[in-house]
Amino acid sequence: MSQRKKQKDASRDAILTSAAALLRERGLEGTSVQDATAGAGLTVGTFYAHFTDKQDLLTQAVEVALRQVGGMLDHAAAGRTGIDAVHAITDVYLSELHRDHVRMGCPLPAVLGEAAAVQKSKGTLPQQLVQFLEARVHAAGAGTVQQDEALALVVLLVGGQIIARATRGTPLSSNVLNACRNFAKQRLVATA
Amino acid sequence: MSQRKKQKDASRDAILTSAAALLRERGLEGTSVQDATAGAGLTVGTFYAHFTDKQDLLTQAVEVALRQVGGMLDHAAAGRTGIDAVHAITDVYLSELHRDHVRMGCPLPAVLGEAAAVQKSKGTLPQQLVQFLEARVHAAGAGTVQQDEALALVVLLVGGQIIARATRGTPLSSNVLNACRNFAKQRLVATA
DNA sequence: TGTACATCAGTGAACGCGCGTTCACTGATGTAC
DNA sequence: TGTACATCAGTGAACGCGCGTTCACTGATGTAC
Repeated sequence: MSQRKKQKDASRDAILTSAAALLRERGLEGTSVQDATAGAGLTVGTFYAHFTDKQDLLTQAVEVALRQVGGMLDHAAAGRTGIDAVHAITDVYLSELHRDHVRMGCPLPAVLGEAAAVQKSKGTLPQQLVQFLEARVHAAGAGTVQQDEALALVVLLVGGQIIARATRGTPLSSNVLNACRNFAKQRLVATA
Repeated sequence: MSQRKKQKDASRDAILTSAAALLRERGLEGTSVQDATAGAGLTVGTFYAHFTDKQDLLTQAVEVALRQVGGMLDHAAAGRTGIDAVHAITDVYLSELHRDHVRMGCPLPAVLGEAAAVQKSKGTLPQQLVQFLEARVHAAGAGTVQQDEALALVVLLVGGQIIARATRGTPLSSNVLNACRNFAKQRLVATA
Protein backbone atom coordinates (compact mmCIF):
# COMPACT_ATOMS: atom_id res chain seq x y z
CA MET A 1 0.00 0.00 0.00
CA SER A 2 1.28 3.42 -0.98
CA GLN A 3 2.31 5.91 1.65
CA ARG A 4 -0.44 8.23 0.49
CA LYS A 5 -3.12 5.56 0.89
CA LYS A 6 -1.75 4.61 4.29
CA GLN A 7 -1.92 8.18 5.47
CA LYS A 8 -5.44 8.63 4.17
CA ASP A 9 -6.60 5.49 5.99
CA ALA A 10 -4.96 6.73 9.16
CA SER A 11 -6.78 10.05 8.86
CA ARG A 12 -10.06 8.28 8.25
CA ASP A 13 -9.54 6.09 11.31
CA ALA A 14 -8.64 9.11 13.39
CA ILE A 15 -11.86 10.89 12.39
CA LEU A 16 -13.89 7.76 13.15
CA THR A 17 -12.27 7.31 16.55
CA SER A 18 -12.78 10.95 17.39
CA ALA A 19 -16.45 10.80 16.33
CA ALA A 20 -17.01 7.54 18.21
CA ALA A 21 -15.86 9.25 21.41
CA LEU A 22 -17.84 12.43 20.79
CA LEU A 23 -21.15 10.78 19.93
CA ARG A 24 -21.18 8.98 23.25
CA GLU A 25 -20.89 12.12 25.30
CA ARG A 26 -22.78 14.58 23.10
CA GLY A 27 -25.11 12.34 21.13
CA LEU A 28 -25.51 12.11 17.36
CA GLU A 29 -26.84 15.63 16.84
CA GLY A 30 -24.29 17.08 19.22
CA THR A 31 -21.37 15.60 17.30
CA SER A 32 -20.38 18.20 14.70
CA VAL A 33 -18.35 17.42 11.59
CA GLN A 34 -16.04 20.24 12.61
CA ASP A 35 -15.32 18.81 16.07
CA ALA A 36 -14.87 15.27 14.77
CA THR A 37 -12.24 16.30 12.23
CA ALA A 38 -10.58 18.71 14.65
CA GLY A 39 -10.34 15.87 17.17
CA ALA A 40 -8.35 13.98 14.54
CA GLY A 41 -6.01 16.94 14.10
CA LEU A 42 -7.49 17.88 10.73
CA THR A 43 -9.55 20.72 9.29
CA VAL A 44 -13.15 20.40 8.13
CA GLY A 45 -12.35 20.73 4.45
CA THR A 46 -10.96 17.22 4.18
CA PHE A 47 -14.02 15.58 5.69
CA TYR A 48 -15.86 14.85 2.45
CA ALA A 49 -12.82 13.09 1.03
CA HIS A 50 -13.46 10.40 3.65
CA PHE A 51 -17.24 10.28 4.17
CA THR A 52 -20.22 11.02 1.94
CA ASP A 53 -21.96 13.07 4.63
CA LYS A 54 -22.45 13.42 8.38
CA GLN A 55 -24.90 10.53 8.56
CA ASP A 56 -22.32 8.25 6.93
CA LEU A 57 -19.75 9.15 9.59
CA LEU A 58 -22.18 8.63 12.45
CA THR A 59 -23.37 5.24 11.24
CA GLN A 60 -19.80 3.97 11.03
CA ALA A 61 -18.74 5.64 14.28
CA VAL A 62 -21.57 3.93 16.15
CA GLU A 63 -20.30 0.58 14.88
CA VAL A 64 -16.79 1.40 16.06
CA ALA A 65 -18.13 2.23 19.52
CA LEU A 66 -20.25 -0.89 19.55
CA ARG A 67 -17.26 -3.09 18.81
CA GLN A 68 -15.47 -1.54 21.78
CA VAL A 69 -18.32 -2.28 24.17
CA GLY A 70 -18.54 -5.81 22.79
CA GLY A 71 -14.96 -6.28 23.88
CA MET A 72 -15.76 -4.87 27.29
CA LEU A 73 -18.61 -7.34 27.79
CA ASP A 74 -16.57 -10.28 26.53
CA HIS A 75 -13.82 -9.40 28.95
CA ALA A 76 -16.29 -9.21 31.83
CA ALA A 77 -17.85 -12.57 30.99
CA ALA A 78 -14.54 -14.32 30.27
CA GLY A 79 -14.15 -17.56 32.19
CA ARG A 80 -17.77 -17.65 33.33
CA THR A 81 -20.77 -19.44 31.89
CA GLY A 82 -24.55 -19.32 32.15
CA ILE A 83 -26.12 -17.04 34.70
CA ASP A 84 -22.71 -16.11 36.16
CA ALA A 85 -21.67 -14.61 32.83
CA VAL A 86 -24.93 -12.65 32.63
CA HIS A 87 -24.39 -11.33 36.16
CA ALA A 88 -20.85 -10.27 35.28
CA ILE A 89 -22.13 -8.36 32.25
CA THR A 90 -24.81 -6.73 34.40
CA ASP A 91 -22.28 -5.61 36.99
CA VAL A 92 -19.89 -4.14 34.48
CA TYR A 93 -22.53 -2.40 32.39
CA LEU A 94 -24.27 -0.86 35.40
CA SER A 95 -21.04 0.14 37.14
CA GLU A 96 -20.19 3.67 38.26
CA LEU A 97 -17.09 3.31 36.11
CA HIS A 98 -19.17 2.81 32.99
CA ARG A 99 -21.40 5.74 33.95
CA ASP A 100 -18.43 8.05 34.38
CA HIS A 101 -16.38 7.00 31.36
CA VAL A 102 -18.93 7.73 28.71
CA ARG A 103 -16.40 8.21 25.92
CA MET A 104 -15.16 4.64 26.23
CA GLY A 105 -18.50 3.03 26.95
CA CYS A 106 -21.61 1.84 25.19
CA PRO A 107 -23.16 4.09 22.53
CA LEU A 108 -26.73 2.88 23.07
CA PRO A 109 -27.66 5.20 25.96
CA ALA A 110 -26.66 8.21 23.87
CA VAL A 111 -28.00 7.01 20.52
CA LEU A 112 -31.36 5.50 21.50
CA GLY A 113 -32.29 8.52 23.58
CA GLU A 114 -32.19 10.94 20.68
CA ALA A 115 -35.70 10.77 19.31
CA ALA A 116 -35.14 13.27 16.51
CA ALA A 117 -31.83 11.86 15.29
CA VAL A 118 -33.07 8.29 15.37
CA GLN A 119 -36.14 9.10 13.30
CA LYS A 120 -33.91 10.81 10.75
CA SER A 121 -31.74 7.72 10.33
CA LYS A 122 -34.85 5.93 8.98
CA GLY A 123 -33.06 2.60 8.75
CA THR A 124 -33.01 -0.17 11.28
CA LEU A 125 -29.90 1.05 13.08
CA PRO A 126 -31.56 1.21 16.52
CA GLN A 127 -32.94 -2.29 16.03
CA GLN A 128 -29.52 -3.60 15.12
CA LEU A 129 -27.93 -1.98 18.16
CA VAL A 130 -30.47 -3.41 20.59
CA GLN A 131 -30.22 -6.85 19.02
CA PHE A 132 -26.44 -6.70 19.31
CA LEU A 133 -26.69 -6.31 23.08
CA GLU A 134 -29.56 -8.78 23.34
CA ALA A 135 -27.61 -11.42 21.42
CA ARG A 136 -24.62 -10.88 23.66
CA VAL A 137 -26.67 -11.38 26.80
CA HIS A 138 -28.47 -14.34 25.32
CA ALA A 139 -25.25 -16.01 24.23
CA ALA A 140 -23.56 -15.42 27.57
CA GLY A 141 -26.54 -16.91 29.36
CA ALA A 142 -26.34 -19.98 27.14
CA GLY A 143 -29.81 -21.34 27.74
CA THR A 144 -30.39 -20.07 31.26
CA VAL A 145 -32.00 -16.85 30.05
CA GLN A 146 -35.18 -16.69 27.96
CA GLN A 147 -35.36 -14.24 25.06
CA ASP A 148 -37.92 -12.10 26.85
CA GLU A 149 -35.68 -11.94 29.88
CA ALA A 150 -32.71 -10.96 27.76
CA LEU A 151 -34.73 -8.10 26.27
CA ALA A 152 -35.88 -6.89 29.68
CA LEU A 153 -32.30 -7.04 30.92
CA VAL A 154 -31.12 -4.95 27.97
CA VAL A 155 -33.76 -2.38 28.91
CA LEU A 156 -32.52 -2.36 32.51
CA LEU A 157 -28.91 -1.96 31.37
CA VAL A 158 -29.44 0.79 28.81
CA GLY A 159 -32.28 2.52 30.65
CA GLY A 160 -30.35 2.36 33.91
CA GLN A 161 -27.33 4.09 32.38
CA ILE A 162 -29.47 6.72 30.66
CA ILE A 163 -31.12 7.65 33.95
CA ALA A 164 -27.94 7.34 36.03
CA ARG A 165 -26.14 9.67 33.63
CA ALA A 166 -28.99 12.17 33.48
CA THR A 167 -28.98 12.38 37.28
CA ARG A 168 -25.21 12.33 37.76
CA GLY A 169 -24.11 14.39 40.71
CA THR A 170 -27.18 13.54 42.77
CA PRO A 171 -27.49 10.59 45.18
CA LEU A 172 -30.25 9.20 42.97
CA SER A 173 -27.72 8.33 40.28
CA SER A 174 -25.95 5.60 42.22
CA ASN A 175 -29.23 4.46 43.75
CA VAL A 176 -30.55 3.77 40.26
CA LEU A 177 -27.48 1.74 39.31
CA ASN A 178 -27.71 -0.24 42.55
CA ALA A 179 -31.43 -0.86 42.21
CA CYS A 180 -31.05 -2.08 38.62
CA ARG A 181 -28.12 -4.37 39.43
CA ASN A 182 -29.95 -5.92 42.38
CA PHE A 183 -33.25 -6.29 40.59
CA ALA A 184 -31.70 -7.81 37.48
CA LYS A 185 -29.49 -10.25 39.33
CA GLN A 186 -31.97 -11.37 42.00
CA ARG A 187 -34.82 -11.84 39.57
CA LEU A 188 -32.76 -13.57 36.90
CA VAL A 189 -31.16 -15.97 39.37
CA ALA A 190 -34.58 -17.22 40.37
CA THR A 191 -35.23 -18.61 36.88
CA ALA A 192 -31.83 -20.21 36.31
CA MET B 1 -58.90 40.46 35.54
CA SER B 2 -58.67 42.76 32.55
CA GLN B 3 -59.36 41.48 29.07
CA ARG B 4 -55.76 42.21 28.13
CA LYS B 5 -54.38 40.18 31.01
CA LYS B 6 -56.75 37.35 30.20
CA GLN B 7 -55.61 37.29 26.60
CA LYS B 8 -51.96 37.35 27.57
CA ASP B 9 -52.44 34.43 29.94
CA ALA B 10 -54.25 32.52 27.21
CA SER B 11 -51.35 33.13 24.83
CA ARG B 12 -48.86 32.02 27.43
CA ASP B 13 -50.83 28.84 28.09
CA ALA B 14 -51.08 28.17 24.36
CA ILE B 15 -47.30 28.48 23.95
CA LEU B 16 -46.73 26.18 26.95
CA THR B 17 -49.17 23.58 25.64
CA SER B 18 -47.63 23.71 22.20
CA ALA B 19 -44.12 23.34 23.63
CA ALA B 20 -45.21 20.50 25.95
CA ALA B 21 -46.41 18.56 22.91
CA LEU B 22 -43.36 19.36 20.79
CA LEU B 23 -40.73 18.48 23.39
CA ARG B 24 -42.14 14.99 23.73
CA GLU B 25 -41.78 14.17 20.07
CA ARG B 26 -38.69 16.20 19.19
CA GLY B 27 -36.89 16.48 22.50
CA LEU B 28 -35.73 19.63 24.26
CA GLU B 29 -33.15 20.66 21.66
CA GLY B 30 -35.54 19.86 18.82
CA THR B 31 -38.23 22.16 20.18
CA SER B 32 -37.59 25.58 18.64
CA VAL B 33 -38.96 28.83 20.03
CA GLN B 34 -40.30 29.55 16.57
CA ASP B 35 -42.27 26.30 16.34
CA ALA B 36 -43.60 26.56 19.88
CA THR B 37 -45.03 30.06 19.31
CA ALA B 38 -46.27 29.18 15.81
CA GLY B 39 -48.07 26.19 17.32
CA ALA B 40 -49.91 28.67 19.54
CA GLY B 41 -50.90 30.75 16.51
CA LEU B 42 -48.44 33.52 17.33
CA THR B 43 -45.22 34.90 15.87
CA VAL B 44 -41.79 34.58 17.46
CA GLY B 45 -41.53 38.22 18.38
CA THR B 46 -43.93 37.94 21.29
CA PHE B 47 -42.11 35.04 22.91
CA TYR B 48 -39.92 37.08 25.25
CA ALA B 49 -42.94 38.88 26.63
CA HIS B 50 -43.93 35.54 28.16
CA PHE B 51 -40.68 33.74 28.99
CA THR B 52 -37.19 34.88 29.91
CA ASP B 53 -35.54 32.49 27.46
CA LYS B 54 -35.88 29.08 25.82
CA GLN B 55 -34.72 27.21 28.92
CA ASP B 56 -37.45 28.92 30.95
CA LEU B 57 -40.10 27.70 28.50
CA LEU B 58 -38.77 24.14 28.44
CA THR B 59 -38.59 23.82 32.21
CA GLN B 60 -42.21 24.88 32.57
CA ALA B 61 -43.37 22.85 29.57
CA VAL B 62 -41.85 19.68 31.05
CA GLU B 63 -43.86 20.29 34.22
CA VAL B 64 -47.04 20.70 32.19
CA ALA B 65 -46.38 17.41 30.42
CA LEU B 66 -45.56 15.72 33.71
CA ARG B 67 -48.85 16.79 35.23
CA GLN B 68 -50.65 15.21 32.28
CA VAL B 69 -48.89 11.89 32.69
CA GLY B 70 -49.62 12.01 36.42
CA GLY B 71 -53.29 12.14 35.56
CA MET B 72 -52.87 9.24 33.17
CA LEU B 73 -51.29 7.08 35.86
CA ASP B 74 -53.88 8.05 38.49
CA HIS B 75 -56.64 7.11 36.10
CA ALA B 76 -55.02 3.74 35.40
CA ALA B 77 -54.59 2.95 39.11
CA ALA B 78 -58.02 4.24 40.13
CA GLY B 79 -59.99 1.71 42.17
CA ARG B 80 -57.01 -0.58 42.70
CA THR B 81 -54.58 -0.89 45.57
CA GLY B 82 -51.18 -2.41 46.28
CA ILE B 83 -49.56 -4.54 43.64
CA ASP B 84 -52.66 -4.38 41.43
CA ALA B 85 -52.29 -0.61 41.14
CA VAL B 86 -48.60 -1.00 40.25
CA HIS B 87 -49.47 -3.55 37.58
CA ALA B 88 -52.09 -1.23 36.10
CA ILE B 89 -49.54 1.59 35.90
CA THR B 90 -47.06 -0.78 34.28
CA ASP B 91 -49.57 -1.87 31.64
CA VAL B 92 -50.63 1.62 30.73
CA TYR B 93 -47.12 3.07 30.65
CA LEU B 94 -45.73 0.24 28.53
CA SER B 95 -48.72 0.12 26.18
CA GLU B 96 -48.51 0.44 22.40
CA LEU B 97 -50.95 3.34 22.81
CA HIS B 98 -48.48 5.25 24.96
CA ARG B 99 -45.68 4.46 22.53
CA ASP B 100 -47.63 5.80 19.57
CA HIS B 101 -49.15 8.89 21.18
CA VAL B 102 -45.94 10.57 22.17
CA ARG B 103 -47.39 14.07 22.21
CA MET B 104 -49.84 13.18 24.97
CA GLY B 105 -47.54 10.90 26.95
CA CYS B 106 -44.73 11.03 29.45
CA PRO B 107 -41.89 13.52 28.84
CA LEU B 108 -39.22 11.42 30.57
CA PRO B 109 -38.26 9.22 27.62
CA ALA B 110 -37.61 12.30 25.51
CA VAL B 111 -36.01 14.45 28.20
CA LEU B 112 -33.73 11.96 29.96
CA GLY B 113 -32.32 10.68 26.69
CA GLU B 114 -30.87 13.99 25.66
CA ALA B 115 -27.43 13.95 27.21
CA ALA B 116 -26.39 17.35 25.92
CA ALA B 117 -29.59 19.18 26.82
CA VAL B 118 -29.72 17.65 30.28
CA GLN B 119 -26.16 18.66 31.10
CA LYS B 120 -26.98 22.21 30.00
CA SER B 121 -29.92 22.42 32.41
CA LYS B 122 -27.41 21.93 35.25
CA GLY B 123 -30.12 21.86 37.89
CA THR B 124 -31.76 18.82 39.39
CA LEU B 125 -34.58 18.68 36.85
CA PRO B 126 -33.84 15.08 35.78
CA GLN B 127 -33.72 13.98 39.40
CA GLN B 128 -37.07 15.64 40.09
CA LEU B 129 -38.65 13.95 37.08
CA VAL B 130 -37.44 10.49 38.04
CA GLN B 131 -38.51 10.97 41.64
CA PHE B 132 -41.95 12.08 40.49
CA LEU B 133 -42.49 8.75 38.73
CA GLU B 134 -40.83 6.78 41.52
CA ALA B 135 -43.05 8.41 44.15
CA ARG B 136 -46.13 7.61 42.07
CA VAL B 137 -45.17 3.95 41.78
CA HIS B 138 -44.22 3.78 45.43
CA ALA B 139 -47.48 5.38 46.56
CA ALA B 140 -49.61 3.16 44.32
CA GLY B 141 -47.85 0.10 45.69
CA ALA B 142 -48.59 1.24 49.24
CA GLY B 143 -46.06 -0.90 51.07
CA THR B 144 -45.92 -3.87 48.70
CA VAL B 145 -43.04 -2.39 46.70
CA GLN B 146 -39.61 -1.62 48.14
CA GLN B 147 -37.89 1.62 47.14
CA ASP B 148 -35.24 -0.25 45.15
CA GLU B 149 -37.95 -2.11 43.29
CA ALA B 150 -39.79 1.11 42.53
CA LEU B 151 -36.60 2.55 41.04
CA ALA B 152 -35.96 -0.52 38.91
CA LEU B 153 -39.55 -0.41 37.70
CA VAL B 154 -39.17 3.23 36.71
CA VAL B 155 -36.11 2.24 34.69
CA LEU B 156 -38.09 -0.54 32.99
CA LEU B 157 -40.93 1.87 32.17
CA VAL B 158 -38.89 4.77 30.88
CA GLY B 159 -36.15 2.63 29.29
CA GLY B 160 -38.74 0.36 27.72
CA GLN B 161 -40.50 3.28 26.05
CA ILE B 162 -37.22 4.84 24.88
CA ILE B 163 -36.20 1.61 23.17
CA ALA B 164 -39.69 0.78 21.88
CA ARG B 165 -39.92 4.23 20.30
CA ALA B 166 -36.43 4.11 18.82
CA THR B 167 -37.27 0.78 17.15
CA ARG B 168 -40.82 1.68 16.11
CA GLY B 169 -41.82 0.04 12.85
CA THR B 170 -39.83 -3.12 13.57
CA PRO B 171 -41.17 -6.24 15.33
CA LEU B 172 -38.62 -5.64 18.08
CA SER B 173 -40.56 -2.61 19.29
CA SER B 174 -43.59 -4.53 20.53
CA ASN B 175 -41.39 -7.36 21.75
CA VAL B 176 -39.60 -4.93 24.03
CA LEU B 177 -42.86 -3.60 25.47
CA ASN B 178 -44.11 -7.14 26.03
CA ALA B 179 -40.90 -8.32 27.61
CA CYS B 180 -40.80 -5.36 30.01
CA ARG B 181 -44.45 -5.72 31.00
CA ASN B 182 -44.04 -9.44 31.68
CA PHE B 183 -40.75 -9.11 33.49
CA ALA B 184 -41.94 -6.25 35.68
CA LYS B 185 -45.24 -7.84 36.59
CA GLN B 186 -44.04 -11.42 37.15
CA ARG B 187 -41.04 -10.42 39.22
CA LEU B 188 -42.86 -7.82 41.30
CA VAL B 189 -45.76 -10.15 42.03
CA ALA B 190 -43.35 -12.63 43.59
CA THR B 191 -42.39 -10.16 46.33
CA ALA B 192 -45.89 -8.92 47.15
C1' DT C 1 20.04 8.79 -10.84
C1' DG C 2 17.70 13.10 -12.17
C1' DT C 3 14.16 15.85 -13.97
C1' DA C 4 9.23 17.17 -15.33
C1' DC C 5 4.74 16.30 -14.78
C1' DA C 6 0.46 14.16 -12.52
C1' DT C 7 -1.93 13.03 -8.48
C1' DC C 8 -4.31 13.94 -4.44
C1' DA C 9 -4.67 14.61 1.01
C1' DG C 10 -5.39 18.44 3.30
C1' DT C 11 -6.27 23.75 3.74
C1' DG C 12 -9.02 27.70 4.56
C1' DA C 13 -12.55 30.58 3.25
C1' DA C 14 -17.09 30.86 1.68
C1' DC C 15 -22.18 29.53 1.07
C1' DG C 16 -27.00 29.03 2.72
C1' DC C 17 -29.77 27.75 6.54
C1' DG C 18 -32.15 27.55 11.00
C1' DC C 19 -31.49 28.88 15.41
C1' DG C 20 -32.15 32.14 19.81
C1' DT C 21 -32.69 36.70 20.63
C1' DT C 22 -33.67 41.84 19.94
C1' DC C 23 -36.27 45.82 18.71
C1' DA C 24 -38.82 49.59 16.35
C1' DC C 25 -43.33 49.64 15.29
C1' DT C 26 -48.76 48.87 15.13
C1' DG C 27 -53.28 48.82 16.53
C1' DA C 28 -56.63 47.30 19.76
C1' DT C 29 -57.73 47.87 24.70
C1' DG C 30 -57.89 50.58 28.96
C1' DT C 31 -57.99 55.14 31.50
C1' DA C 32 -58.84 60.10 32.60
C1' DC C 33 -61.58 63.87 32.29
C1' DT D 1 -71.51 59.46 27.00
C1' DG D 2 -67.58 61.18 24.28
C1' DT D 3 -62.96 62.39 23.37
C1' DA D 4 -57.72 62.30 23.94
C1' DC D 5 -54.09 60.01 25.58
C1' DA D 6 -51.48 55.87 27.64
C1' DT D 7 -50.63 51.12 27.68
C1' DC D 8 -49.09 46.99 25.89
C1' DA D 9 -49.82 42.17 23.29
C1' DG D 10 -48.36 40.99 19.18
C1' DT D 11 -45.80 41.86 14.49
C1' DG D 12 -42.12 41.32 11.32
C1' DA D 13 -37.60 42.11 10.12
C1' DA D 14 -33.01 42.00 11.59
C1' DC D 15 -28.71 40.39 14.26
C1' DG D 16 -24.93 37.10 15.22
C1' DC D 17 -23.77 32.35 15.54
C1' DG D 18 -22.76 27.49 14.57
C1' DC D 19 -23.95 24.20 11.55
C1' DG D 20 -23.29 20.98 7.10
C1' DT D 21 -21.42 21.38 2.83
C1' DT D 22 -18.59 23.15 -1.26
C1' DC D 23 -14.54 24.51 -3.69
C1' DA D 24 -10.35 26.81 -5.53
C1' DC D 25 -5.99 26.18 -4.08
C1' DT D 26 -1.31 24.19 -2.05
C1' DG D 27 2.41 21.34 -1.48
C1' DA D 28 4.11 16.84 -0.60
C1' DT D 29 4.08 12.22 -2.74
C1' DG D 30 4.13 9.16 -6.78
C1' DT D 31 5.14 8.22 -11.82
C1' DA D 32 7.37 8.40 -16.48
C1' DC D 33 11.23 8.87 -19.10
